[in-house]
Amino acid sequence: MKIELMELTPLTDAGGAPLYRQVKQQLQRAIESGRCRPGHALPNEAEIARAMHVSIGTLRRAVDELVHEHVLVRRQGKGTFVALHGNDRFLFQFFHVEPRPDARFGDLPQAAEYPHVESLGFERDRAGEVDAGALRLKTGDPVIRFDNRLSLGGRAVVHDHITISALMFKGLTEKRLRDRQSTIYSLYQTDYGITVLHAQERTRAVAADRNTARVLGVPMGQPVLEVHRTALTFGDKPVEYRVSTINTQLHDYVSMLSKRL
Amino acid sequence: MKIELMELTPLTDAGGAPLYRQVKQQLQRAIESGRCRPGHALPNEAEIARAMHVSIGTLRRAVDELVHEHVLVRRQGKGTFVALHGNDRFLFQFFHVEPRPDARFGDLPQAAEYPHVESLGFERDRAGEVDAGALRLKTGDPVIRFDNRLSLGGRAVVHDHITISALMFKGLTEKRLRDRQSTIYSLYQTDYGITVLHAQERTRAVAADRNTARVLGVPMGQPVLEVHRTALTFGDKPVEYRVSTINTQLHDYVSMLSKRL
DNA sequence: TTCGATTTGTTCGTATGTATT
DNA sequence: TAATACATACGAACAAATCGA
Repeated sequence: MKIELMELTPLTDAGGAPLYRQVKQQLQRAIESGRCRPGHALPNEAEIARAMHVSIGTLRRAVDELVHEHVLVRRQGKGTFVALHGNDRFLFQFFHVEPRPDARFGDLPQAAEYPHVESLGFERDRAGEVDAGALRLKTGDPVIRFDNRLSLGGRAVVHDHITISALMFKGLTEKRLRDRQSTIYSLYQTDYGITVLHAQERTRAVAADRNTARVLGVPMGQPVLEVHRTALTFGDKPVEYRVSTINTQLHDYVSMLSKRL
Repeated sequence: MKIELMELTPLTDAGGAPLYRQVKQQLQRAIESGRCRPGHALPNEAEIARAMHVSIGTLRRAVDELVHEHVLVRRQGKGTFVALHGNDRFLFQFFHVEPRPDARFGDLPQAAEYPHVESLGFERDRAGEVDAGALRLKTGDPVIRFDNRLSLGGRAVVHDHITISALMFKGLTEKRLRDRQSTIYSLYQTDYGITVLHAQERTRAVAADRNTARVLGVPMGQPVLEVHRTALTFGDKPVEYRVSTINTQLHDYVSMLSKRL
């Protein structure tokens, strides 16, 4: 499937920004607006450059940045595509729980394991103060909440409590959510054209309450990890607010910091 | 201060890698080897390109990647410099504890606060199994261990237990560590030419033991965060193994995930 | 299997703009 | 102002991957 040229030709903007950034914005707008769904191919570089009245080098620089941000993917000999995020790489980009490494094995790579997912609930509700703050809504705006339990090696390890705007995900049903093939973020993208690009997390240690104890099968009061995550799309717009409660008796929550900003 | 040209001219390597990657490797080697210390300026682009017999565009592409990895910094009109990491940006890149946001204030930015640091100990020891695994040493290799307590707003919040290779940090003394002006990573860089580029972390929730209770002033058994961090330099070589114990009653451990790899 | 068309990847070079000193 | 250095923009030529005839 191909994206039409008309959709990105204008390039009226000036504002002092470099040309390649204006081009990048144009491309980004075309993607955000959902006119070109994930997986679709862009026209070839020469064609886009001609249509936008910029040199091919300038276009390539714009595309370079979008590739770096994982918005586009280039494949030599094939073309340039809007990134698809239903793959392993993406799963493990945001799902970061691993079995505790055994000192006897050093830091040998552990076999990556797919979590087993169970749906624990689905309801429509109104945003509270915390939801509103995290999702940039007003208190009382309609939201959808649902709960998942993730298991690794037959053990319940993570309880996710997820809140999203009902307006942003109009028509989402429990069945549709339960029947999804891939990750939740992949569903956001394929069914709603919403691409999760970043996530902010705040982590703390708390004592397991009654509900957590029940869901994860741990004694009440046991220390568990609580991760509050806000997932963001273009323009740092909040998409999802998620509270994950993690049993770290046998697993670790892993992350990789880099000098990026 | 300027870096000599001789130090990076060869460019003998081939191996099928693109030219700009070979150039990048050359530059990286020159920096790793410590021949050019952090803060120093590279020769100007035209000069380097000529010395390496590549076009200026190819050189710029190599430098682009190193800038992206925060190894180099470009300043228009001034030159290109080996990155210095003693600044705020760097501090908060790896120090990620913030006061718990108050729901009443929404997500207003909290005033960034510098932690107050106390030294709690310094000793020379031999690597155990865990140290050896994390630092890629042999058990029994000499190591240095030291402890810090970090306070925010007058409250003890973080206890760091740090282990480094005594061979890599030859001649490091308690006084030198205590008298440092800036962060520990800045000392690694300015005194030993070792630049920390990334860090891997494994986080879990545990109950405060007797020692943690004493150091952080919390009741024994209270859930606290335990972060195991391995700091890495060029070539993912381990530099430091650090276990941070964090009181998350009033603070959060924050991080930002992106779709980078 | 081979070949050719298509598309991105790499390398080169030049000209001009902008920030710094 | 002038010199220096990086930033932006253009475009040409060829290499390498992909795919279908």
